[in-house]
Amino acid sequence: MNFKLKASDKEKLDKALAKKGLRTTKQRSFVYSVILGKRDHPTADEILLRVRNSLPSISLATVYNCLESLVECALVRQVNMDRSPSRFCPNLSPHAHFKCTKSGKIVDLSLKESQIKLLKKILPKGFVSSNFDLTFNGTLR
Amino acid sequence: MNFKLKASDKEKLDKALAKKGLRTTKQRSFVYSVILGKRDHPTADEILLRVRNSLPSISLATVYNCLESLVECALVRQVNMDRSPSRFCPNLSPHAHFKCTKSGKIVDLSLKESQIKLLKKILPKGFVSSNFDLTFNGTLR
DNA sequence: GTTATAATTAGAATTATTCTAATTATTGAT
DNA sequence: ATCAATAATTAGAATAATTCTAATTATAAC
Repeated sequence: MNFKLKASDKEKLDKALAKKGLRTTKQRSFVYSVILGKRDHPTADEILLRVRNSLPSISLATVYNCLESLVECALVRQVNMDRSPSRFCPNLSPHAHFKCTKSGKIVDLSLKESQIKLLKKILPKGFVSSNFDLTFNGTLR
Repeated sequence: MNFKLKASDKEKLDKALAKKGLRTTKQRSFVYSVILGKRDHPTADEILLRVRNSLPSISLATVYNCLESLVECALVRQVNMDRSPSRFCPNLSPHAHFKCTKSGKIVDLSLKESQIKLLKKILPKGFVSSNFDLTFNGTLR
């Protein structure tokens, strides 16, 4: 069925979906492959356009549904900045984001284990955090 | 004109607005006083309700306009979490946010100068950041 | 193969926010 | 104080991202 997914990615997808009792469908596979295929931070609209190259009849609602499933399965990370449309990225390792206020460009800033420890230290006793979002706004020299 | 603003807050408001060439109006004053008056993180809707106690005829559009001015003057901070409605708070000192996924409660976590320095160290050379947002999601024990 | 369940689809509905155009208020110059 | 110029407020329409609804299609389990 002409997936552009590598065998290892397909397996990862199948496993993660199955774990949540969800099915592997061609829509989910293509959405996932599109997100893996380019190291940027596309919005749902952009993902729709890219998937339509392979699957012209897919609808925006389905893209949103697929993204929800993929995020739920922790295969994809949803990135929200200010009130702009959500963006999606395949980078699952802990990282911060940098948004250039001039170009709009978004860059991943990977975090070392030691830096994550320092972030966790910000939490007072009694605060248990499962995840965090760290976004810098600024400019690139 | 029955402002609930303390003299010092009123002065601060006047100065900050004037600096940007904006006028002090009763709507802006009441919106500011409502935000100062309660240490939480109200949405524009909630602010509308609170201001209407004093100023029954104020419109939602005006609340949005006032908030925009106050944020522009750095009198109020706009807090965006995920894709939920923007919230506004008078805490101008650098701080992170903690959102309890059970209660929805939002707590300010003040940051020490040393912690801010550590955050800035996450930025590679060439990345110049004017501000950052740090939000933890989790639960309160 | 049939039935039950899940996923997709188109389009309507929702929600937060912004925009538009008209009205009202404020300022500055006379 | 009066008047013109500008700014702010207002109601309601418009927008944009996302979610919901109801019908259709696909898949899995027996």
